[in-house]
Amino acid sequence: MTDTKKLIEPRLPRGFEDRLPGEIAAVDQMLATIKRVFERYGFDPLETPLFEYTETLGKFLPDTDRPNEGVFSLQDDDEQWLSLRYDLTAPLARYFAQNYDRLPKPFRSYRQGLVFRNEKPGPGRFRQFMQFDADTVGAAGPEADAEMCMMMADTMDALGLAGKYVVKVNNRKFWDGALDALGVAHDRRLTVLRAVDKLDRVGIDGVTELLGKGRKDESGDFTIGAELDEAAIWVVTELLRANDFDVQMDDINYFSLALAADSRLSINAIFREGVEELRQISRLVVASNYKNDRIRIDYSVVRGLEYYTGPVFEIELTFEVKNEKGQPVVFGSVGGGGRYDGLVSRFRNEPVPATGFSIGVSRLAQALKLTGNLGAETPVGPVVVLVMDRDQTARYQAMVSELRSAGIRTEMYLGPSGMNAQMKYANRRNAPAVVIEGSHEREQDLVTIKDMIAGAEAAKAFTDHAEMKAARPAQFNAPRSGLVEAVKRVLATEGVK
RNA sequence: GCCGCCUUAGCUCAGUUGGUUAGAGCACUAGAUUGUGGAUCUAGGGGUCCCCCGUUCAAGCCGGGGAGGCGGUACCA
Repeated sequence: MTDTKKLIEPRLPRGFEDRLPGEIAAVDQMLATIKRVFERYGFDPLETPLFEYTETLGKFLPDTDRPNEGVFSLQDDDEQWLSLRYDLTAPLARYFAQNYDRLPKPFRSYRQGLVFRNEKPGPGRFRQFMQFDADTVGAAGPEADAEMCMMMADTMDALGLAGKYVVKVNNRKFWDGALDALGVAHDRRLTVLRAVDKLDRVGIDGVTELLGKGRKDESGDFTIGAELDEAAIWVVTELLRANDFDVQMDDINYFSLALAADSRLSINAIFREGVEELRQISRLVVASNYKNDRIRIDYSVVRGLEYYTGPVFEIELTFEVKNEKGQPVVFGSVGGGGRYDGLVSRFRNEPVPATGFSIGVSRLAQALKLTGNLGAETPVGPVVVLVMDRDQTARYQAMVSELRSAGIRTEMYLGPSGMNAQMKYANRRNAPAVVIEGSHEREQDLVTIKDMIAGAEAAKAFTDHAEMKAARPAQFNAPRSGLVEAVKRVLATEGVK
């Protein structure tokens, strides 16, 4: 064996991450909380596969100006194209259409799972991540939309985020109607909506630039503007300035707002419809005692561009988080949704109204970890039975079996290492206790149990390593027959379940 | 897509004017210690100096090209 083997570098594709025990435990807990809230609202679980036919995922994606990007696709052996799902809504639309005849309508379902996007990852953005969605299909009224908003708010409260988030609500008809009334050409409207969406990032002045000639940011990248005329820019920015967060939502007089901005808006049917829907959602939400510190109207919310047809929602965290370097980070949206009346109509000839929202589980978990709302510490490991004498492994294995039968996570040390290494192993495993039976104990039919948590605590009192070793803190002898009971006692003292 | 920064051991980094077999600290594996976690000492494992081409007697170092990583921006279902 003189030739050197070509080694493969162990690495992950960018935008993908391993999930460690601490993360898994924390996210599982989050998921259970979200499920509880959704089920309380009457939603049922549904699971669809990771792959769908590419045509099923549909024309809402990829973006019209960048086709075939953003999705992981492969060809089946019958040459049909399959894609990994990039959200949980398109698969639901497929499922609903496929099982239309036997589903109750309206159909309420929630889904949780991984979705994939083939695009450049960034901080807090991955190519594989988890979403948690709820949707009501087949209900057209604003009641369904209002319910979504309230459920989002309740979910955030249940996750321990009361007072740290806000659900923002807008309506696509609001801007569609306003731009219609102002005579903005259809090919400019996307640009206008994108500009409006950037309000919290670039401010009202930045939006003004984007509505006009365009804007150059600090990185030197130039964003082409919408080239609106002065009057139209004034109306759009005036509407954005009219975001009034201090009054109860149903107190806002939308029509006087429209008249003040531009009288053309108040006679536009779509604009009026959008405003009326917002007002109805407001009334429903306020009647259920959700105040505007939890749910509020915000005209800068736009969401996806080719997807939503009515109300749109967004959950935003309102506190500042710090990254690993201690710098403040804007976390922004951790979820959102809206009404998408057109999605199911790809599969059926009749219109099917639908509304729903999606929580970015991975993103939300990351935000919670940074604020300490979510435990990031390594979970407690198993009890470790040390192998003091290699020819006695049958005895050690018997102890392990006894402890396991009593429901205690236990393992026997595997390998030829000395006791020192075994203790290091137990330490790294976060073991709450170790069981020691050497010849001394065996002669007297005893075992030694060491409480690793108390032991670590006690060791801090020593400055001298040799002294600490001699003291052997936090350990005691128990009769071999009382092994299980003794270990249970240690676990109970340390609060280990 | 566009802009910027970066790339030498698992991690953080040294590496002289271009000069033999590329180093340190930490981390890792073990021993010293019938049999005790963090200390100390000792030993050991670990490298395509991101890749390719060029200049040169000689390249980790100089020149050109490329790849990858990070950050911003654009897009975001």
